[in-house]
Amino acid sequence: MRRQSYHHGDLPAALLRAGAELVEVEGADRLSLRSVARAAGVSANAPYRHFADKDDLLAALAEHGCADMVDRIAVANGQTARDRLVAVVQLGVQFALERPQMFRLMSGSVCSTRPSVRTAMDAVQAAIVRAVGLDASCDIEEATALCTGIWALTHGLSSLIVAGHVHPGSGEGIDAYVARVVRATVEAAKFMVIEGLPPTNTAQ
Amino acid sequence: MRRQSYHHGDLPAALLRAGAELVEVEGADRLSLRSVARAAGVSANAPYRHFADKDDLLAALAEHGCADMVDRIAVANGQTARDRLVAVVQLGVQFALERPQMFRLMSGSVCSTRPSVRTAMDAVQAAIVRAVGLDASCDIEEATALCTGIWALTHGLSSLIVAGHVHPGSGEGIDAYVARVVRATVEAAKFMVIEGLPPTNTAQ
DNA sequence: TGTACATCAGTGAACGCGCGTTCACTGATGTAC
DNA sequence: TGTACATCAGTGAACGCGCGTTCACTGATGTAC
Repeated sequence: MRRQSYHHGDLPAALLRAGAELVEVEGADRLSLRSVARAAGVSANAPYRHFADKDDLLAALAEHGCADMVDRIAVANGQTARDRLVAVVQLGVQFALERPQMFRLMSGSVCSTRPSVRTAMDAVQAAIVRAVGLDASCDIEEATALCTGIWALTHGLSSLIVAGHVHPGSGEGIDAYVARVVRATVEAAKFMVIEGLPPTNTAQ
Repeated sequence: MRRQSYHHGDLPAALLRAGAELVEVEGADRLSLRSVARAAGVSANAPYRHFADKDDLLAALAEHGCADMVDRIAVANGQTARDRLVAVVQLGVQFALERPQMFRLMSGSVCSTRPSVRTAMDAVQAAIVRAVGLDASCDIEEATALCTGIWALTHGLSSLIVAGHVHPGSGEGIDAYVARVVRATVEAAKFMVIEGLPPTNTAQ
């Protein structure tokens, strides 16, 4: 039943699949075009029929990564805005933990320059805004700023957790930890002297 | 007056200086040991007298980067905790904008594995905790979580700004933009339905 | 103070490697008539 | 339906490159007596 189609069948897809796997194994930095071709079972230069060069392949990989992230974030749900906001960060961190090297690739320089990847990244931001869902009743500028903050929080927390610089308490799951950090951050006003009153560590 | 000392004088320091400069020029990924040696004016293998291998040099560079960041964050100041917290993120983002590739190196994998760099990174976290200064009167666990959030926010916002995924509004400076995002995030409770009340975009 | 020796920080040449990319090619597929 | 031809997706060999690292070495520096 295997489709014995034209030559390889669908080499572009096969290269992207192999590339996505290899990126996790070798790291985004050390990924080589040759190894991707090897993994897809074709000669070293076959990819050049479908991708202009190595960066082009990397960009395509990053785009798929962004699409994956958008799909995951779209699932975020919750009664309150706070719940949804926590869910967004949890889902983002989950992505980063499952695909750490893809996450690194998406944070890398390929993604700043290529317009197609920038567009894909913008879609991530849009997905976050949609998932948090603040548009209706809030100051639009402040809501946008908050969503940028949530994105940054997602990004940063993912980075720090993946790198092992921060981690859940003993016996605490990742999701619970993330929820705790996000809540403490967005509710900082609740337990912190915000304005007017004397700060805790200033001599004055 | 130039010290005509033993051979080079202080090659380790010269290599670190050259390395720090080259990292910004070539990018942390593409930095080669040979180019650092070249820039320091010594032969390709001279660095091996002082660093075990390339990773060892990269680790040392990252440690210096962390120390720089600690110094910068230590300067954070403000009457209220909120001001200090905003200042920390501003200083962190400034660092990332001035030394984007060093920032990338510090977010990279060299820094997860080497104990010396992990220690240097822990110092960054400690510097943030110190600068925010919440210890005295707050729930210690929630204060720690908030500081982790601030670190993540710093990290993530830096990443997104450096990559060009987010940016200040027209006519708005970086510091003002960062302040706006951080405030919107830590004061989310202020203008957002936090609990109990119906969310904005849920059918229910 | 002089001298013999150990140490140490450099040099220059060389290694093997895997890489990205190009070249000329081949043979399968699609298509016009 | 058959045929001639264009297109297209692969192959295999080769290129030049810069890399990390090793080797045997040299000559400056430090030190014990």
